[in-house]
Amino acid sequence: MADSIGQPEAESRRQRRINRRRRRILEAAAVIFAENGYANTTTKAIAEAADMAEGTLYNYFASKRDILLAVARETEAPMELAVLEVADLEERAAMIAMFEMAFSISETQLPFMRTLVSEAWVDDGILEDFVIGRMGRIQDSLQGYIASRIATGLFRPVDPALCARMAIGLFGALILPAFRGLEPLPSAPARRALAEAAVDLILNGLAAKDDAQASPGHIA
Amino acid sequence: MADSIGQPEAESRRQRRINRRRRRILEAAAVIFAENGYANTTTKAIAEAADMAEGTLYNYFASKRDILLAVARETEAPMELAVLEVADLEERAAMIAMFEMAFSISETQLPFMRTLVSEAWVDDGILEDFVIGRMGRIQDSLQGYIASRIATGLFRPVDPALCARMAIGLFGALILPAFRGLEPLPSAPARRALAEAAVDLILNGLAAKDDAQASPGHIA
Amino acid sequence: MADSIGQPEAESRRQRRINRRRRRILEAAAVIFAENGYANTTTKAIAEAADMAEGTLYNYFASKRDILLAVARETEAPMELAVLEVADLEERAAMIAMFEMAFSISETQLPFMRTLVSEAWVDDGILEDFVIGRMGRIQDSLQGYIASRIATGLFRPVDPALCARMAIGLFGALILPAFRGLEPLPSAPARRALAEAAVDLILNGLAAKDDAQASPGHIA
Amino acid sequence: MADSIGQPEAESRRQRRINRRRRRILEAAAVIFAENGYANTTTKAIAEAADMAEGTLYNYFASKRDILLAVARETEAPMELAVLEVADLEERAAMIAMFEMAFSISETQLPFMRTLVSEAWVDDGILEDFVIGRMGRIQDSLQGYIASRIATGLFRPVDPALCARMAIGLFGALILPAFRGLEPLPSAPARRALAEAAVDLILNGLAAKDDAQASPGHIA
DNA sequence: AATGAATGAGATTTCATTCAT
DNA sequence: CATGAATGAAATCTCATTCAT
Repeated sequence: MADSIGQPEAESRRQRRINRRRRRILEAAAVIFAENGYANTTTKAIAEAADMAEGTLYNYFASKRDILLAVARETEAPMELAVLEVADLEERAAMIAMFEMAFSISETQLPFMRTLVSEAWVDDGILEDFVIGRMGRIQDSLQGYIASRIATGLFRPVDPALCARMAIGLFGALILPAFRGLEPLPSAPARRALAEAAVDLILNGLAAKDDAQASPGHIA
Repeated sequence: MADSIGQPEAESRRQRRINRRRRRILEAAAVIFAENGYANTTTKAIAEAADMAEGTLYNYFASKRDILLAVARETEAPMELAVLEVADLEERAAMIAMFEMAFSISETQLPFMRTLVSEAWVDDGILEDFVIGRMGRIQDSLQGYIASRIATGLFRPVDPALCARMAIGLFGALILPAFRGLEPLPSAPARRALAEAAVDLILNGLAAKDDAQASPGHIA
Repeated sequence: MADSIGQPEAESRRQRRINRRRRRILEAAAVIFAENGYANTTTKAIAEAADMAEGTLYNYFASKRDILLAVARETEAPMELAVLEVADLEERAAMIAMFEMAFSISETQLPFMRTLVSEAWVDDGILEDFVIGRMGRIQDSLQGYIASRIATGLFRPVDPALCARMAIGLFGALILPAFRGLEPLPSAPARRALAEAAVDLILNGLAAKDDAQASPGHIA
Repeated sequence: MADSIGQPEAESRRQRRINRRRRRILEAAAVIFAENGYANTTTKAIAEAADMAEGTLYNYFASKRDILLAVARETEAPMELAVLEVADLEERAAMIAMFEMAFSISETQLPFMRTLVSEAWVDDGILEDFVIGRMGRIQDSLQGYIASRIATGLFRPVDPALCARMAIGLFGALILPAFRGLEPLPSAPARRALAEAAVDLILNGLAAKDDAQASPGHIA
């Protein structure tokens, strides 16, 4: 009672303590959620991993689901960053840089992302609140980028929306196994090489130039 | 048992009844598993969906997990078909046909596939027993296909393994939203168009021919 | 309908069939009850051991408990025999013969007896209906025998009731391990030897004659 | 855990609380197990008898069977005591004292012992882990005692193993009815009288000295 | 009569959440 | 605030009994 009043820096020290504790819980929870899935994770396991008592969790979060939502929210900032980046794509080099960044984000956020993917697959609330919007914006960015290149004749007249989606899938195939924990995340140089290979395939395709096969129209 | 032979059609009628009932359970379960995930599905819900008492489930399956495994096994035959198809890819047309078939399979097997994807993300046993082997074979097929084209000069000298994986991701991006239940599965004509767009992008890339950007080496 | 009327020997043939079937069930049930206990035995297991369908049991017995009661009743006749025998004890030889007979009964009735002991320990109804009365009569017999010998000076002036009980316990120790399935039942000659050793101990005690220790009074 | 030391008495207070609660469960369970048998006892009944919620049981024991094992283990210490006592038998008086002690132990441990007997009859694991070893040691003790007396001519040349077993049975007949709940346990003076009667019978037998009947050889 | 699948009541066990200390 | 035992609702699974064939 007495000591929590009127000392602003004490207040903020307290706040910092609270924040530190919340993070400890979130990071512990993300790892276990990622590994076993939300439904198979007990609050006991989270508390143990965060090295505190079960009851203490409830001083920081209202419920187990609330922890999941907070874990999901943690992926917001970095993914927004990625979206912004994508918005500025100007050159091949920038495109590569963007892919590289996506890898970097994944690295620091691995358990959070993995949890998000896992739960979004099963939980409509999570999907809508944390995935659809962002993916939509990323896709829009890419789509705008492709459309503008088509307009200037740099790209062939493909369906920009469809190709944006496929580009995302193509890239996704490179990190998903690492997300799932089947492979380690690639090292920094490997990441760059992967980014370049992906961009190369998207831009140039498999076919040898002089052998380009007839490509008819395409649709939305 | 042994001495009741002599009414072969009676025996098989009984067997048919049993099989019908097993299927009813599997189909009911696949739908709910797909929607809510295995862990969030209760045996009560399965029994209700299959319109029988909870205990009856256990006359056909040893445990809830056994139902999941049976659901996963249901995807075996159609996926093996797809693998065989892939092995025979000879032409651009065949590649398109393969993509189309993948769509068709998905259609009839939707809840089964969706369940499989969902659980493989969280359950190592499921992943290993029902996904890794098959995906590996599909990737190997594609990889061999790409490698042989490179050898004959039809394809550029890319990394075949990497490109096979990316091609799968590119295709995956087209059905995953339908798997997740976000979109309806595309109609037959739309499927063909999607398949063609995908093959076009993989073969020719985005870049206009005369503007092909420099492509450096690639990695494993 | 038509064939079950008016043919007495057909009627009894039917009755014999029924009895044969009841016995098959009882014998199967006694074995499993003896091994696992009544509560751990499922009707499915009984049906399998009796080589018939589960539902068929209920054409012969009203319930699982009814089967147990019938198993218990099966031990009635042989135990009554034993009681009668005991009533006639006249000589040392007769006492030995009685012990031998108890062994013989146990042999043919092993699973029935074992079930009875097992359930009487836990089920008051069984204890009262099938054990107390008989044991009481056996003890009374023995007690009367002892009392009469005391009267004629052949036995020392011990407490007849107490000694009867102890004599039963002494004998019980010899068969209980076989009942429990720890040892095989002794062969015919071994049985006779056991019976003689038991009677010898009861009659003469352990002490060497000239060293008989002081024996004070005894109580009811 | 490790760093919370410093309040030793607080730690042990907590520990004492836990132990008290475990005991409350064990005592409640032993009574019901003894009365109805393990298989007929529900966790609900145990929880009610221990006056706590069903789930609380599982904070102290891993499973219902674990409770049974703990109940069985409770009989270990007092029975070991009895075994030690037996090892020291020197005189007739000591033998009587031993019998008396066996009664005393039975009194404090009644439901535990009764449970043990009940389950050992049906459950091989319990029989082996908690009964066979101890009974074996008790029998060995007695047997050694008898053999040594035979060697010094105090006892007649009987079969020591067989007589040890019979002596146990003779004694068992005196407490079994109380174990089963048919009789109250005898009062202290009655116990002594019973012990003396038992020892008297074992040592001297029924027969009047001058009438000792012919006793032939005996076997293993 | 014989069959064996269907039933549903009930048993054991788990776990998110609460609350006294 | 931290703790962790208590709670009880709910989940999975078993099994005696019934009943349509």
